[in-house]
Amino acid sequence: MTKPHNSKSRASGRVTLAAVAARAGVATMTASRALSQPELVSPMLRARVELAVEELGYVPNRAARALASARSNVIVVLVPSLSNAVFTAVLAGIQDALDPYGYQILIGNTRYSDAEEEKLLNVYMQSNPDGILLSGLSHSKGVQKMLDTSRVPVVSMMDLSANVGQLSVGFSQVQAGYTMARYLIDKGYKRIGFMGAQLDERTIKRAEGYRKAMEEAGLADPKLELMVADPSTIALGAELVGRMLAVTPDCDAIFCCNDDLAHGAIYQCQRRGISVPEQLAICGFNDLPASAWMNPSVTTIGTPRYRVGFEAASLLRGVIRGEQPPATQIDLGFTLMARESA
Amino acid sequence: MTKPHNSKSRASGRVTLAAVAARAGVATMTASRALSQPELVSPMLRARVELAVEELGYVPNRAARALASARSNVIVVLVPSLSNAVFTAVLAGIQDALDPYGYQILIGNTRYSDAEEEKLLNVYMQSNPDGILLSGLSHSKGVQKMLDTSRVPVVSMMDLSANVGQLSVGFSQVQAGYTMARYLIDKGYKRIGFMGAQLDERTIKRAEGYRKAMEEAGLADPKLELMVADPSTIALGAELVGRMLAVTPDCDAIFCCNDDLAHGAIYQCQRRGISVPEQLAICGFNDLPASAWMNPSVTTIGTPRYRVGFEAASLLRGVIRGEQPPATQIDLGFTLMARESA
DNA sequence: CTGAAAGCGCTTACAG
DNA sequence: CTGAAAGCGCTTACAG
Repeated sequence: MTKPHNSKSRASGRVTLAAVAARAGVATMTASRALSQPELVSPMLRARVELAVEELGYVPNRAARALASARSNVIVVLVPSLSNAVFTAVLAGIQDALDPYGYQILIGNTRYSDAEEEKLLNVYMQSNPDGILLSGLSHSKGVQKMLDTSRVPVVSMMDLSANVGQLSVGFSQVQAGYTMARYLIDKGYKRIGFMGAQLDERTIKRAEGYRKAMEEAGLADPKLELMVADPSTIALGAELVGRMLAVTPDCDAIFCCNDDLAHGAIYQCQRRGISVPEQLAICGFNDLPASAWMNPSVTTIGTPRYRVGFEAASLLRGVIRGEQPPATQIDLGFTLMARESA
Repeated sequence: MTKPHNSKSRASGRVTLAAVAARAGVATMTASRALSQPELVSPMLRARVELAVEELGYVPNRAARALASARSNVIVVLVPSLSNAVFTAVLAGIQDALDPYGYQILIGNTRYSDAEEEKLLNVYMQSNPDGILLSGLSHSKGVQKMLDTSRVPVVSMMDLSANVGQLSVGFSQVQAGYTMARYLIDKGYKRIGFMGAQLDERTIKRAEGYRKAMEEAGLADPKLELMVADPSTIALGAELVGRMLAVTPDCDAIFCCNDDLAHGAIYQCQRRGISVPEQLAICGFNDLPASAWMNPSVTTIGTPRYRVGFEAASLLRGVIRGEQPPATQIDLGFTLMARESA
């Protein structure tokens, strides 16, 4: 009855599929099939296997399955931040899209660093992922090489690629930046500043869109651009608005690269008795929940971050299954939310 | 030179350790040792193996390693939310504590559901985790049973357990709730309401602490408690403050179970022309970044969420390594942040 | 310090 | 519909 326990045994003590099969009186592979492709097994044997699973409390060993089948059912997701609400929404979309299909999602936080991204990917490749979801379009050479040689399907999130071979789901960051600047220009503001932090890919592109609009309107002035590499926080927004006004006191509007900065700038203005938008218009980007509720409410760009995650994951799943992607880039657009602050 | 490719081969095409060994002219297990315990291999062979790894672009197969070694190097983390800044901070602490040690972190989002937690754990147990980090102290019977039978080390986060056998890292939620209520009472407020949402374990305990303080002061009144199961959001805080004032117009202070609710309540008061704290004091819980910057700034309880994650992960790592835990519960405390709103 | 062999717990062709 | 055998890519005692 009991298992032979010679000193050479390396058995883990866990209940194995073989034990389940023995209990059910079938071959191991019949037990395997009963669990993974039940329709191929006769109802009677299937029931016996299921009973044995129940009685023994069998838990499949994922490592063994991955090794034998050469399919890990792992999907790697790399995001630049876990504290940024934008990316937690992206993750929620990914989970909702993938959860029904038994994938194991490996979430890596690159902390906005290309080097960190490469390190993480290097480790995660050991799990032999079936697919990869990346944030942004540009990556280090090491990352490119790993992706090329592994030939694992990849979908890029948040922006749209010009490269036909690169699957991407998001919206045009440049165009969104342009749209917001254009809105301020059309409202009659002349000295429109841009406040950017982190200086990640997306901030750079939003600034690019802003610059284009300003140049078209003949309003461009390098002094109006305030870019710092520090992480975006409310505190930084509060600080930067002070620096902006010190350098260009005639500034009448500020386009913040995201809502955190905008919120901080507005709180700071309130403390200094600068009325928003009368004396200084302020707008943000992303439409975080607080933007609709603050007083003044914040003009910003609504972004489809949850859907970016959901659609990117769905696209990836299709590719993994060998389907032809309906499009190599999926544009989910963005929405200008005109509110009180600008 | 080339590998024989008979039709029966199931080789994945990936570079294996055996290939590395062949290239280096050593046995497979010497190659294995050169990578995992380099100090046991002579410098010369080690160098040859390293060169072969480089030349071949060898990536270890984690599934094979896990299967052969019976150690997965996986740590499972279950949190109730990925959009709540509290838990993203906890995750950051966990990652910082574990990253240097090569663990693979599997993050599960239970969405505040016991059933979902059980489902996730069930799936994650297939990965044969070396340790588990759970949020909260109370779990479903199914979860308890899985943990008991698997005998995998577990550390609970966010609260302190009364059960000696249960490792926990956090602070007393009941006491923190009591402290905040006591603060309001000492300030002279008489009709102090409590607004709770989500009704997770922590909210319930904070309410318990509030109730205890109110009873001690002879101020308790069930009408002052407004509890709803909806997720905590700014919008909900804005709505609930209206409901609270409709039911108890003489309410002079509100203790919100978290900052999101408090922010929403304050924004709503601003819109309705109710001055905070003069007409209505409002305080929150957790000290999110905006609380220090809003106008009025928000009185709240500062919680050591990053440290909870860091210390819980460190404790877990110790236990996995077979160390005797220094204590079965680690109290990280909390801080009352007295500001303008109450 | 180095290696031949066995084994971890599954799944995959293949055959019946 | 069912099964005996081989194999996935590593690591672990054990021996030298």
